[in-house]
Amino acid sequence: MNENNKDRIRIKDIAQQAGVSVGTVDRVIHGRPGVSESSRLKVEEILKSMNYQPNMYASALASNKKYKLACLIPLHTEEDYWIDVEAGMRHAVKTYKDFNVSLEIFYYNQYERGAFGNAGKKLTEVMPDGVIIAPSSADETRATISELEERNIPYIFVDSTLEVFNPLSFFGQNAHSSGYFAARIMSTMTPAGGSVVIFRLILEGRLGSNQQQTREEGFREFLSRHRPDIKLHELDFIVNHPEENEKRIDCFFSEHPDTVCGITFNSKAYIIGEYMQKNKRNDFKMMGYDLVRRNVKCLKEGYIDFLIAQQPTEQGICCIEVLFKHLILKKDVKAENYMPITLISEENIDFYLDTHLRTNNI
Amino acid sequence: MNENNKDRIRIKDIAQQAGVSVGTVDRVIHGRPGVSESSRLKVEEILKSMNYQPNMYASALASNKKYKLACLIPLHTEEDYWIDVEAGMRHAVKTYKDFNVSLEIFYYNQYERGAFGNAGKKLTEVMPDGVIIAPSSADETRATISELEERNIPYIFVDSTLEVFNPLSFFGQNAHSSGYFAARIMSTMTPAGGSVVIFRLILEGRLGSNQQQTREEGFREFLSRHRPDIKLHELDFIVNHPEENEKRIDCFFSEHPDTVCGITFNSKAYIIGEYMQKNKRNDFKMMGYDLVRRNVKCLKEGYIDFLIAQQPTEQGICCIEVLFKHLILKKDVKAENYMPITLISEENIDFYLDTHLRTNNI
DNA sequence: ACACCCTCCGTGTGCGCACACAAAGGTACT
DNA sequence: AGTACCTTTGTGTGCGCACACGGAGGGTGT
Repeated sequence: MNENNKDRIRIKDIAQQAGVSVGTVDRVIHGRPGVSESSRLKVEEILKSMNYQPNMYASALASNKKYKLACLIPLHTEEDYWIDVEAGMRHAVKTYKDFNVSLEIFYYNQYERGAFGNAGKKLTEVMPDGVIIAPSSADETRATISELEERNIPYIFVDSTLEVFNPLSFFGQNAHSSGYFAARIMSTMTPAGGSVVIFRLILEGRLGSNQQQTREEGFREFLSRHRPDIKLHELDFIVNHPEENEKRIDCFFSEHPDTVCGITFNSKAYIIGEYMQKNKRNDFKMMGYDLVRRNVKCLKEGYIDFLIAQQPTEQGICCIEVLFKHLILKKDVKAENYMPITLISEENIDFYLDTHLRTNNI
Repeated sequence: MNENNKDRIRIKDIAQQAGVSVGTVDRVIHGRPGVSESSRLKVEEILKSMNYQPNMYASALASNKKYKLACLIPLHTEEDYWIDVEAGMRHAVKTYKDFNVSLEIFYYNQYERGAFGNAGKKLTEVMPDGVIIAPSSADETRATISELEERNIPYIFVDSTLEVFNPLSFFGQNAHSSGYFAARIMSTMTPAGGSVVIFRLILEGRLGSNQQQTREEGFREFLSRHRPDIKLHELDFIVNHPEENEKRIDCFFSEHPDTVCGITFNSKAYIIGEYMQKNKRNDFKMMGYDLVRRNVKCLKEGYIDFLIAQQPTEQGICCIEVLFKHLILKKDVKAENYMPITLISEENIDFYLDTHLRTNNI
C-alpha cells in the first residue's frame, strides 16, 4: 500500500533498539549533554537507520513552549495591498494556535524618515522568536536588522528584498520579470508604431517603492528588445491631488490624442480607469497592478483591461509557514521565493477574488 | 496584543466552571449518552461562553484513530496533468502523517468502458473514511457514488464535477470561463477579420473529456459576443497517430494560409508547437492548456505563445485538506472551489514551475 | 575507609485529550 | 431488607514527547 505502512516509530522504539532508555534517546535528539560517546553513536545510528521522525504535535504538547512572532510592515490606513498580506499572516497564525504561536504586528509610515527604525526598536523590545519585515531603504533598515542578527533572531523579508542583508527567506514578486511580462501583454494590444504612456506615482518628491522603479525597467527592457517600434510617454501623478492629476491627464491627452495604451506600475491604475469612465472613453487600453477594490471595479466595468496580481494573501501565509517550519519543525527553508506573476482580466478575476483558496479551507 | 491572550481553555477549565468532572464535559463534547439534561445544558452553556476550541493535536494523540483516504483518478502512464494532482495529494498527506492519515490511490483507464466501475469497486472494498474522485461520465460513475453514499463515506470531485451527484466538495477549473478567458487573450492577438483554428483531440471516436468540450463553448461564446469578425476553423487530431496528424496539418495550412492563430483545449498544444518548430514557422500564434513538459518546452522556445494553467498540484493539496478539515476537524467546508485561471507565457512561466510554493515549504 | 564529585543513565510526571472503568445514587422488584 | 439494574458521574490510564530528578558507578582526595 503505502511506503511506510508500519506504525510510526517512537522514541521508545529507538530506545529499545539501541538498548538504552528513552531519556538517553531524548538527550541525543536534542543534543543535550550527559551522554557517553558510545551511547550517542549507537543512538544516532539507530535514529538514522529507522528514519525517526518525531511527532511534532506530541512534542509541542509536551514542551509547552511559546513562540512569539513579530512583523513590521507599512502603515496602511485605507484599502491596500498590505491589508491582504496582513490577513494572510493572521490566518496562518490561527492554524498554528495549538503550537502556541502568536503574532504581533508593528507598522511604520513608509514616507516618514526614521519611522522604520522607531517601529523596529519597538519590535525588538518584545523579544520575538522570529520576525517578518517589509524592508524600507537599506539605510533605514540597517539598524533593526543588525539588532536582530546580534540576538540571533531569524527574519524574513516580504514584498521586496535588499541584497546587503541575509534574511532567512524572502517572499515577493520578481519586479523586473513582472514588468517584462506586463510589456509582453501590452505589446499584443499595441499596433505597430503605436505609443504607450507610463503613469508614475510621485510621493513627496520621491518615487515611492523601488518595486515600481524595477517594474518599469523590466517593461522598458522587453519593449526595447521586442517592440522598438512602440513609442513611450511618461506622465507623473501626485498622491492625493485628484484635481491636479486630472488636469495633467487632460493636458496629456490633448497633446497626444493618438496614445491609446497606458500602464502604471503601482496600485493606482483606477485613477486612469475612473478618468476614462468619467470621460466615456472605452477605447483606451489600460494596465496596472494589484486587486484593490477600485481597480477591480474599473476592470469589471471595462475601464481597465488587465491587472497583475501579486498574491498578497499567499505571501502573508507563506511567511508565517516558513517561520513555523524553521522555528518549530527545525527544517531547512527555501531562501528565495518568487510569487507567480498573474494576469487578471474581467474574464478570470472572479476566480481570484472569492476563492482565497487557502483562507477558505483549513 | 492579540485577541485572546489568556492561555487556551482546556476541558479541565470547562469542567471546573460547570462544576462537573472532565468526563462529563468530554461526554457532552462528543455527544455521547450518559449525561443528565441539567448537566448537559450547563456544560453546553459554559462551552459556548468560553468559546472552547479543542486542541486537535492532543485530541489526535489521545484518540489514536486512523483515517484511510482513497482516491480514484485516471491512469496516467506518461507525463500528464494527473501526475501533479497526485503529487499534490501525496504531499498534503505527509503533512498530516501524525494524524494517522493515509492515502491509497486507484486508477482507471478513462477510455475503457467499465474501467471506472471496476476500480470503484476495489476502492470501496478497502473501506475508506473519505474519497477523492475524478469522475467519468455520469453513467460510469453512478454505481460507485451510490455505494459511497450508502456507506456514508464523504467524497470529493476533482477536475470536473457532475450535477447529478452531491459531493462534499469540488475542486477544479470552471471550463467555460477558462475558454472564455482564452478567447479574450486570443482576441488581442487576432487582427480584425482574421481567422483562428481550433485543434481538437479525438480519442477512439469520442472527444475525450467534457472539459475540452466546455472550454470550446466558452471560447466560441466570447468571440461571437465580442469579436464576430473572427472566422473559426476546426481541425481534428487522432491520439497517437503522429504521421496522420502531420498530414492533416499540412493539408489544413495549404488550404488556409491566412490562418495565423490557433488554440487547442487539451494538453496537446505541443503537437502544433513542434510542427511549427519543425517547419520553422515563427509567425503562428498558438495557445493551449496545461504545463506538461513538451508544452513548456515549446513555450520557452517561442512556438507556443500562451498556456492556461489549472494548478493541478494545488488541486490535489486542496482535496486532501478539505477531507482533513471535514473528517478530523469536523468543520464545514466549501462545496464549490473553482481554481484560478492562470495565463502563462515565456515571461512568467518560471514562477509557476520551480516554485510550487506549497510543496517547497511546509 | 569514608566523603565527595562527576559522568552517565533510567524513571516519573505532565502536556490536553479520549475512553474504559468504577463508583455513587436512585428505582423497582423479590 | 436484599438484590438487580439503570442512570449519572468521577477517576485512571495512555497517546508520544520534554524535562526534572534522582540513582548508579567510577574516580579522587583525605
